Amino acid sequence: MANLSGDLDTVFHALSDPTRRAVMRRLVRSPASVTELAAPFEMALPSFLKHLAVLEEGGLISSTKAGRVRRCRLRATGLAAAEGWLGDQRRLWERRSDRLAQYVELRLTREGR
Amino acid sequence: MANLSGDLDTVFHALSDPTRRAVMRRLVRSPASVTELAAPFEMALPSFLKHLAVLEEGGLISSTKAGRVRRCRLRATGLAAAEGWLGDQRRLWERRSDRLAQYVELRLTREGR
DNA sequence: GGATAAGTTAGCCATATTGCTAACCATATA
DNA sequence: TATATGGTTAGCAATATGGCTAACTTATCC
Repeated sequence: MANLSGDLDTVFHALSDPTRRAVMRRLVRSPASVTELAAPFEMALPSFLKHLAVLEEGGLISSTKAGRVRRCRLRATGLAAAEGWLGDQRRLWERRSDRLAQYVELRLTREGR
Repeated sequence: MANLSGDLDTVFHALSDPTRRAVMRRLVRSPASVTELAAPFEMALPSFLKHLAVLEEGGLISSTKAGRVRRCRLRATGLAAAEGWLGDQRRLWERRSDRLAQYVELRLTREGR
């Protein structure tokens, strides 16, 4: 059963492979068929298909079949989930840094008296 | 040999596990020792240590040992690398959407004449 | 010095991941 | 209808991952 919600485990796992990231960079420009996507890689097609499955599992791409050709397109939701989590952490971290900076400044000011 | 540069493979891999993301969320607030970090998890300590190693490998945390206690702190570089890549893709994707929207608008306008 | 606390190392096991080949649909095309 | 094209399925092998226990080192505390 495919994980359409694209939870963080599967999203980040999908992004942890260079082949899969390359596919993402390709699809960011336009949708493409499986063989078009596979062309740049030396890999056998069944191996490549597994990568596509992992991307789809992570909600990073979606695909539909018309006739005998399957067309893949990028899904923004997966990217958004990952970027959202990272952004949250960074903002929390920056806020902490600000607090620390304020605290240090306060200490220095008091010591300066 | 540790991967201090935090390339995307190791960064995303490190983030693909809930235990490791929980450690990140904890460290975003303040540095902490290994046992402090391990406390919320049922896992045996050696297992937990492997997770810390993966995070450090990905350049997401760093640690130093003082006496017998190892203190871990968050490293922003790993987060920045991951967020940077994701942001790039999203921007490219949005730009494509804009182009597409412009194109569609253009077509509609011409058809409207 | 002896006990305790904080990590660490080594090694084992089960499962997941990533690659392959071979064989097999299903749909276009000649 | 025969053949090629695009994709899929099944199954194998090597390696990686994520968990464990047992044993060990190195501080720190009494």
